[in-house]
Amino acid sequence: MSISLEIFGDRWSLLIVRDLMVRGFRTFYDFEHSGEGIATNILADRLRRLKRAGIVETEPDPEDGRRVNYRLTRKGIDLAPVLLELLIWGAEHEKTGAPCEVIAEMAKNREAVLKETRRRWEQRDPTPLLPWLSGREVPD
Amino acid sequence: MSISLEIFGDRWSLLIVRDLMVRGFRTFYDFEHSGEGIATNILADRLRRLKRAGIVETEPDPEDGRRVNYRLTRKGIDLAPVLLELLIWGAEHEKTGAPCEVIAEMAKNREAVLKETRRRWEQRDPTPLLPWLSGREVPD
DNA sequence: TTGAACACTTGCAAAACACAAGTAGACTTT
DNA sequence: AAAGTCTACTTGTGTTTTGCAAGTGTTCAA
Repeated sequence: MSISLEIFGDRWSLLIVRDLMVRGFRTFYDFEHSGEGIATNILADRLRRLKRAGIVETEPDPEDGRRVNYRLTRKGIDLAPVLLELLIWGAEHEKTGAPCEVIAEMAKNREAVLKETRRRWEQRDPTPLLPWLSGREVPD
Repeated sequence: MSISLEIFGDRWSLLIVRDLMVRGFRTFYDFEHSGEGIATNILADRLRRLKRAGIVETEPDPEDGRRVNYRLTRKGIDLAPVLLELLIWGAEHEKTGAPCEVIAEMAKNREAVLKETRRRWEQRDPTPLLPWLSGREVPD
């Protein structure tokens, strides 16, 4: 577990994983303009580290040679349960900006949420997860 | 979730929570001499932050006035599912030093493990969790 | 009452981070 | 085909955070 924290022990890495997982982010541009405010040098560094850790992989966009597509690996998508529990915890104990009933719903259907998350990953379905649940904004 | 990461977005905070939760740590001294190598100024700072975040609370030791006992709050113990999932993920995807079969056992009995963890917290039972499962060392 | 245990704090160097700007290659427009 | 734009970065530069060593103050134990 301390090994895990050597990878995630910073403010951005897990957030990047979450954005790839549930918000449908794919490119450097997506992250840079998401409003989360990560500096581009840090972003580049974190993506590099996540790649080296085998959590993220890259492929050039077949339709636009300027773009690089980032994607979670199997190891990366396997973090879904961790993220989900953290989301549930945050909704319960912090003011999250996310509608609590939606999260409560997720907490009741953990397996269904995880299954859908994996399905999206397998099928490269980039649509954000939360609208599927609620038609609402992603939690902050 | 990004709010959660403002608390846990560093190398030590979650580790401290874990040590309180499953290793039976209670004092500053425990952390300082655990071999994890956290600097004392950082340790003091993290404990302070976790306290301010309502995850940890302190009480003077009734038997030894030098000691301060740190203890998880309800909010803190509610992080157990997050820690458990992270532990399972690490065992599956990283070389953890923890015996994998034990973790696999935990993965199969998540609810039982969480229940026992909560029980220990409620009853202030400081014995480490893993020996209960396996008679072995805590994962690194 | 001397020494050790415990929970810190302080000072300083090194590393990580944030911000602004710049670069390079790939598309798009004229 | 030249000029501008988009995307993915890198490169300074200053600030903040961290790590290390040492020190402080209180409490206990002999």
